[in-house]
Amino acid sequence: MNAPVKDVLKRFRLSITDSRLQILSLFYKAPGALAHADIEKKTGDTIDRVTIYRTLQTFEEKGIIHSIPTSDNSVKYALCKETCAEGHHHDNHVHFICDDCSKTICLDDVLVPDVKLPRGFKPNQSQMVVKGLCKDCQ
Amino acid sequence: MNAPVKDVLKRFRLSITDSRLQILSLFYKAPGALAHADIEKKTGDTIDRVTIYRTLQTFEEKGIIHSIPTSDNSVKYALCKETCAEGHHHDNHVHFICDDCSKTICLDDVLVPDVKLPRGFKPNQSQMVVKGLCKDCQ
DNA sequence: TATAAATTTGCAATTTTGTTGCAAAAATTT
DNA sequence: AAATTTTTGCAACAAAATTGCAAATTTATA
Repeated sequence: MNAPVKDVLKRFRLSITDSRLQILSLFYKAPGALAHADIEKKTGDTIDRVTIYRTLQTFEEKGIIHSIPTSDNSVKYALCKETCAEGHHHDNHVHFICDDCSKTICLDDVLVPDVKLPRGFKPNQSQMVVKGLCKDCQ
Repeated sequence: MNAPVKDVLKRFRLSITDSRLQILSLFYKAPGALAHADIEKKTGDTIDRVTIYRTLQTFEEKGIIHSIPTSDNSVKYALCKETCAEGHHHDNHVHFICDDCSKTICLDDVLVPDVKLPRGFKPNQSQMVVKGLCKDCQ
């Protein structure tokens, strides 16, 4: 049942452990992005807090998940697309946060548009967060 | 010298206190956005940590300052424009974070562009953060 | 301007969030 | 199956943020 999840870990050359399988399947099951606290809640006391921190960090470094800037400045993570690779992420899509259910959703097909900056500013990477009502909360 | 600052507090119907005058003038003097830690440093031990938290919260609620989503998820604040009012903010400009000096700057003249969202998503407010090199760090 | 009422502040205690070192346990390699 | 490497959990710690409450300050009122 979590064979695909296992394969993902293999593909990224990570040891297969219970914690990693659990956490990674959470991301595959989740409708939106997950915060450390969400994972802590959902895994109960089967995984240590510290392990969760370290797993998230490992996943992010490997390019399995990416972190999302939220307006309330809590750290959230979501699965990357295939285009992400170890080291540098290509999560150049818009993130949506629902004002009602407060889910954070990756709009993979909506790219962050370019903007014209004032003289002297050299852009490198852009992030965009749109808040509003998601399709379940209209 | 901090008469204008005093006026701002009055305009927003806030009691005039030392802490608020100090913190608000910091924002007027600052080249970019300020984090709680910045304010703590600059005010030395004249203002209690707790008071800083509460002042920032009050200012944000009143629409004097707005919080900025940063990619490293530290909370930063910057002055609002006149269009901001109690309750809802109109900080619809792009924020720039310098990769080198890590200043956070409000690009007041660069508006966050609209994006076309998938069916069912209703946008309400958008935020955009661009990282790169600022004009002082080229 | 003096006093009463309301608000704000600072302190102490507590909670939440995140980090580090290290030995035990588990996974991978041989 | 044993040796090696990696990961985990625990404990201790550090940093960031919140809360209650009495004292101090500010504002309103007389």
